[in-house]
Amino acid sequence: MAVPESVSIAVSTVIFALRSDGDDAGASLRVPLVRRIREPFKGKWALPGGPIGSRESLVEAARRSLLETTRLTPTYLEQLYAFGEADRAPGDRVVSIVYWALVRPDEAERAAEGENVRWFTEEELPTLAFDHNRIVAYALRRLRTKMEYSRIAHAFLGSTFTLAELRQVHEAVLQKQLDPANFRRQIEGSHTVVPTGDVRAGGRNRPPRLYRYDTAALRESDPTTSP
Amino acid sequence: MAVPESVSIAVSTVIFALRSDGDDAGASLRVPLVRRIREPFKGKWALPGGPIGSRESLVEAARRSLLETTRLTPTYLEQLYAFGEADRAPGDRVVSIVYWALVRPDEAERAAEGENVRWFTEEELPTLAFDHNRIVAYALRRLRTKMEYSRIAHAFLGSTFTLAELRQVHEAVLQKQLDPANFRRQIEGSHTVVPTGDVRAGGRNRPPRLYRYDTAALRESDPTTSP
DNA sequence: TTAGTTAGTGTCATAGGCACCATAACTCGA
DNA sequence: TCGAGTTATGGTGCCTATGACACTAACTAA
Repeated sequence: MAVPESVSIAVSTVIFALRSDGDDAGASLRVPLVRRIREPFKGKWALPGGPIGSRESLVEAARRSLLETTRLTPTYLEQLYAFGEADRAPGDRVVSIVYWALVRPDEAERAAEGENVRWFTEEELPTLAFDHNRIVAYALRRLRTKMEYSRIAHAFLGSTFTLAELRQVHEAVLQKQLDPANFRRQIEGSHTVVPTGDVRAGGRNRPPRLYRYDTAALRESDPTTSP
Repeated sequence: MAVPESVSIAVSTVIFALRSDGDDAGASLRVPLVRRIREPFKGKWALPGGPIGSRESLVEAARRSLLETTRLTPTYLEQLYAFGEADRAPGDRVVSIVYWALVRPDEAERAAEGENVRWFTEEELPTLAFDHNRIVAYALRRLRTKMEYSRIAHAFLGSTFTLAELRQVHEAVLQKQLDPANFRRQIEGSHTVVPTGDVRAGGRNRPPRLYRYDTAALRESDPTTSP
């Protein structure tokens, strides 16, 4: 068998955040991309990432490269898939371990729009470098699937939130309206959330109760978090 | 930033097959392991696998290394997870892309038990090389989870099968009894299976109908098989 | 004080899952 | 040839989750 030529390993991350649109109540799902500053695909938009260091684990590499390229420190980070087609990068052979992440809106501010960072909605996405369009599409599928059976929506929010805010997260991600009453029952029935006792005052309507996630109910599918 | 030392990439696979126990109706889930012939962990049991070639994709590497080490060609093969802790292999740095696979019992015969290959049940598993115990445990979780919401059980069977056989696969994997009547309704309702019109004669009871999987209903979560 | 708006509760109809009972179709031994 | 035994397959009813929707509560603003 031929001696394997050097195969390099990189880590990339598909980051999701909700940013309120200019208009009224809607918030939309956005993905930050960075502009490539070298060949191949110089000038194209691409997922943030980079090579892994020799002393760090894959997750650590993902966190570090995110911090370096976008200043973001996600509240949720999970492995998505390893992409390793032989011809996915022109020139050398790269295997990409791709993660996906959720960040809160206030956190997202740290990755300011600029010449080299931009937040795209699903519809706005241009043609990206490498096979990154396919990767983003897959991450979106995973996000939507997981949102339906798992309770990860809180990762888009602060430590306390109203059920209406939580519902709006679901609506923005799943792109459909949800019945407030039924949504409330579902969430309360899942016992993943507990009322803080406080309400959010200052609005112009009946003040909604605030909730906090029950940290004991957090479960990860990441094998590193369970035997 | 430090120049990354060489990080090598390997592919491993957790293979599952059902082998009928010596006694009556029971079949049990088994995983084939190979004995390591070099350091580190020389003499220990480990998952089959090997390094990736420079011209092959990750799946291709998984298939090739399986063929070389166990002679098996699985009917189902899907990526499980990429493991890349810095200290998971003593000495050099290895990132393992792990796959999981299902094989039919007749196929499984090709990986004959011997000095260097052995089929273990979940309970029999010894302490394996590297972090392979953790990997097998995770693959088992994934198999069981996926068996409940997806229709992959047929990958353990031949091209035609009775619903009782299919149910026994589920029972062996999930380790619980299932009601035959309800199981039948579930499967028939899923429209993933069609009767061939034949029955399996020769038994000592009422002859069961034979079914075949509706190939059009096959769906993969592997992103390479869908946009 | 009232209109307007959002928060939160109650009710009902429907669908799907599951436990369990009933019937069908076969083999085999007496 | 006639049950007895066994598996295949079908039927029934309960329970729970879900979704549609009406209703009450609590606030602001004018």
